[in-house]
Amino acid sequence: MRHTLEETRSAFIEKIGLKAQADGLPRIAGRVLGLLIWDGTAVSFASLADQLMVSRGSISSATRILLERRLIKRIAKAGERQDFFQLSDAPYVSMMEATKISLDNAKDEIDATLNDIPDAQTEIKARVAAYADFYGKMSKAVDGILTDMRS
Amino acid sequence: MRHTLEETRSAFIEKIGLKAQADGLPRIAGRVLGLLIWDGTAVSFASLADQLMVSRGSISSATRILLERRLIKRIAKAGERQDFFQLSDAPYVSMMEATKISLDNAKDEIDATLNDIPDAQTEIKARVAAYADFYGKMSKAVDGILTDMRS
DNA sequence: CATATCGTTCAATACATACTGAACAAACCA
DNA sequence: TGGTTTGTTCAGTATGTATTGAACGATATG
Repeated sequence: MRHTLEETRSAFIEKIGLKAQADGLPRIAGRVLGLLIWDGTAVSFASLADQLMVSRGSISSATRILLERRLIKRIAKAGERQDFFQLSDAPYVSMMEATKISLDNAKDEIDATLNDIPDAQTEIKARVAAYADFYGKMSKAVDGILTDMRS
Repeated sequence: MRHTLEETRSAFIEKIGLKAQADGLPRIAGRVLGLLIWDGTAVSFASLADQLMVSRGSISSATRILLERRLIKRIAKAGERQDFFQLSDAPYVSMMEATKISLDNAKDEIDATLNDIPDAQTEIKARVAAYADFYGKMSKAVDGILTDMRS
């Protein structure tokens, strides 16, 4: 084997961090997600800050974002004062749902513009409508996947 | 009508600017794209800088990015020294292609990690594979739309 | 009760990068 | 040929936001 498992784990965590950044999320949020995908188990708040070598404030912020998106869940352990976090049960469904909401919002905004264009402006309207349709098609496709995953 | 056509146009251009920003593109690139979607005609380099009230350097950079993504085309006009730019013929196909390429890249990176995980690590491997599958499904869906659009 | 530990908040900082504008080369013009 | 106009480049600046770390309230512990 070229790399140790530990090296592969670190590389994976960093990859997800970069991907999160590309998606407009804080990099640390992506690294937390990557760590929890890899480990699968419940990891303590302090352990996250320790392993990722970032401040507790960053962990607080990152976990809040991931919780909002339903990508992770907060867990209480008996006899433990710390919070624990674990990958949620259906993280990829949640990702798709977030993607769909984002696409729908984009379409809604363009549709709003469309409503402001007088019918006489047929060509402008056609071009803007084609743009809205782009998001509509994407949203529909994502919705199809979601339906499949749930069945 | 609540807004003049000109106001609707400006609002649309700004919307696309913000959307570009959310997609990791420079805001000005989005505004150029929005303007060209709206107008449909060939617009000169100087006119873009003038209308959007930005530097020529920014127009140079924005148009380069949009040209690379095949969202717009550069046009030469007889007797005109300036460059002109116009919305490309199939801009939304190009958008989908860019989306697909991005999804495929993400999947490839995760697959690379997957190959580094020993088979004995069944659970880790399953979680990472599920993540790769997320991108695989999305890519396949986008590809389906592309096939439809081309037929 | 006093002390310790926990997660959150927020002002200050670090950081990445979009944008500007001057310098430049190339192409055109007089 | 000298002077304009054109688009590009790139060093410097501006801008947005991620991250830190100290202060804080809440809660457990002894």
